[in-house]
Amino acid sequence: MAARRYDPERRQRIIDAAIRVVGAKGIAGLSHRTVAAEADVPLGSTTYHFKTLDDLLVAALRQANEGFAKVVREHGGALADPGADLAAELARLTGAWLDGDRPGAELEYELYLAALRRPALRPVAAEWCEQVTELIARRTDRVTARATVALIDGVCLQVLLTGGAYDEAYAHEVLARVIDGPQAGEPRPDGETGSPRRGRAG
Amino acid sequence: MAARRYDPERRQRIIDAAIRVVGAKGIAGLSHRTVAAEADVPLGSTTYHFKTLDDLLVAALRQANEGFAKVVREHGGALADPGADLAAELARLTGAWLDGDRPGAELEYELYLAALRRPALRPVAAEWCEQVTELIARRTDRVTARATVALIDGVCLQVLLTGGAYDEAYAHEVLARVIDGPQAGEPRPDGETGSPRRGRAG
DNA sequence: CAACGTTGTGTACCCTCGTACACATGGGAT
DNA sequence: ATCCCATGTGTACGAGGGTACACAACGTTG
Repeated sequence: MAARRYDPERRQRIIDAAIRVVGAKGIAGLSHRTVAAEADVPLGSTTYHFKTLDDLLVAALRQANEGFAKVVREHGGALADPGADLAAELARLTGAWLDGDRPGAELEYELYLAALRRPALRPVAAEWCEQVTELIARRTDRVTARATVALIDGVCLQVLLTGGAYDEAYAHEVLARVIDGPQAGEPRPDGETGSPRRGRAG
Repeated sequence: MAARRYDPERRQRIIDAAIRVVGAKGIAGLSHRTVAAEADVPLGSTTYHFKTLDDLLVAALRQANEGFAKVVREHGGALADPGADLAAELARLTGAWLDGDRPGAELEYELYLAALRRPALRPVAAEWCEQVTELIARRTDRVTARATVALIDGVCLQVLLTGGAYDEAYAHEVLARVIDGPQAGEPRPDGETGSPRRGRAG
C-alpha cells in the first residue's frame, strides 16, 4: 500500500507542533524553525511538507476549527432538538468551549482573526463561519443565524481581549434577544433554567 | 520650552508612519526599520522615541482609535438625542466608519485584535471598548450597551473577514433586537422609521 | 567662554528567518 | 538485481531584524 517512505504521521506531527507553537508564542513566533524544533523534525522536513508558512497556517486553522466542532459534537446534542432553548444551548456551548480549553480557544481565535490580513486564510475562515451559521440556521432563519454567529464572535472577543470570565447568563440573555427577536412575544415552549420571558437585564 | 533640538513633531511623524506601515503590510511588516524608512527618519530615531515595538504599537492603537471617535464626533450627533432611533444611528455610524475609510477600519481592527496576544495592548483596547460602551450606555443600560458593542464587533468582523459589503439594513435589524429586546416583547414595526420608544430597563 | 550632560543620530554587530540546493534512502519498474 | 525518482534530510547563504554604542548637536551652568 504505497507508503514506502511516505509518512503522513510526520506531516500531522508538524501541524500539531505548529498549533502548540502558536498557542505558546503566537503567530508572530511561528517559523519553520520553531515548528521543526517543536515537532522534533529537521528543518527541511517542514519546508518539504509546507512550502510556505501560509500553507502551514491553513492546515493549522483547519485543524483548530475541529476544536469547536468537537465541542458541538460532544455537548451540542440538544442543538438539533427543536424543543430546546436555542439561546441557552448556544450560551452553554460557548461556555463549554471557552472554559473547557481557554488556551485552545485563544489559539483558534488568533488563527481565525489572522485571516484579516492573510488572504490564504480567508477561505477556510469563511468556510468555518459558514458552517456554524448553517448549523444554527437549522433552528432559525439565515439572517438570525448570521447575527447569532456575529454576536457570539463579539462576546468571545470581549472575553478574550479583556481576559475576563465568560458570563453565561449574560450571553444567554443577549443571545435570546437576537434569536427570539423576530418572533417576539411568543413564549418559548421549554422553560429551562431561566424564565421564557426575559424581564430582567443583567 | 527651550526645545531647540527637541522635536515632538518627529515623534508624531513616526506614529503616523507606523500606522501607514501597518495599513500597508500589516503588523507583521512592522519594524523599527520600516517605520524609519516610511517616516524618513534615521533608524536610531525610532528606537529612541520607542524603546520597544510594543510601545509604538500602543501609541499607534491609541491614535487609530481616534479614527472611530472622529466619526462619532462628525456623524454621531444624533447619538445623544434621546428621540433618535439608537439602533438606526449605530447602524448608520458603523456604515460611515466602514465605508468611509475601509483600510482605516481594517487597520484599526488589526491593531485592536492584536491585543489578544500582546498584553501591552490590552489596556488601551479595553479602554476603547469601555469608552464605546460608556457612550452607548447613555442611551440604555450597561448590559445592553456591552452586548451592542459585542454585536457591532461581530458584524464588522464578518464584513472584514469575508471582505464583503456592509449591509446597513441587516445591522439595523439585529441591533434593534438587542437594543429593544429588554423592554418589550412587542413586535417591532417593520418600518424602522417609526422609532419605538427606546428607554432603559430599570 | 568653556566644559558638561541631555537629546538625537548613524553604524555595526549578532541573531533568526526563508529559501535553495546538494545529498541520502528505499520502493517500484524493468 | 539494477536503475530511477519520489521522498526525506542537512547545511549554507543572503536579507532583514533588534539592540548596543560611539558620535554630533545644543542648552545649561560655572
